[in-house]
Amino acid sequence: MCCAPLVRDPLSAEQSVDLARVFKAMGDPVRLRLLSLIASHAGGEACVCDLTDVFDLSGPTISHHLKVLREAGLITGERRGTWIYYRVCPDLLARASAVLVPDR
Amino acid sequence: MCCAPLVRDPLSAEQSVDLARVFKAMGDPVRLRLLSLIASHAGGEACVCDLTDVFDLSGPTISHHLKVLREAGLITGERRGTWIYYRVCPDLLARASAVLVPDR
DNA sequence: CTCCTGATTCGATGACTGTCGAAGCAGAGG
DNA sequence: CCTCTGCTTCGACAGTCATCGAATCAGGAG
Repeated sequence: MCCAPLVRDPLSAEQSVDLARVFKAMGDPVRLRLLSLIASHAGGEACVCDLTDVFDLSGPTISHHLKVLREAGLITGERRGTWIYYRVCPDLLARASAVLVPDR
Repeated sequence: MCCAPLVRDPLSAEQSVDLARVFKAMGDPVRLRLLSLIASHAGGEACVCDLTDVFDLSGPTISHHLKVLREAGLITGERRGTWIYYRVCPDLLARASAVLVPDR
């Protein structure tokens, strides 16, 4: 990644593969909501235990979604003592956002 | 749709379902590239025949991806005579983009 | 060391998705 | 009417994915 706005120049095959990976990670309601919960949480980070309670889903499932977000580069996790804290990577979000709209 | 930026307030369950539908549609390299080809094409619209040649994919497959984009509300198709022309819906793209970054 | 708790990994399973060829549909032109 | 061409729909199949319970790992506390 990346790249001129989508509406200006056609994406190359490689660019579209990279970009699609990010959008695909965001293409699940649970993951989008996780992303939002982490991003909007006080201090810019959230512990997994804060996230699990919000959903009617098992721990392993939440963990799986966090892994997908992590592998897409959208979040990072850091262990501090007993708990693991996640925070978002704002620049990847910003880049993904920028591709969707024309230059100003 | 929608909605305060992702990083300001946590998405509701309903919002995340709606939004995820859009990102999911963009979560495939072929579809992202189709979107880009249509958006960046002269006149803001492209005929299916313009699109098919770019990929090593069968007609039905391209048609399938266009349908997914159409059902996500990202593009609209209009038949004029023999050919069908697609164009993007810029406001949905803009809204999806806006959710990803904080207010200015 | 042993137990407890928070979180991830593993393995299985049912559902969904990308792809194709074949068939169908819609206009244009004989 | 028939035929040709552009595009979509249908049916099938292989691959991927979301989900769970069970097992595992990593620290903290006794």
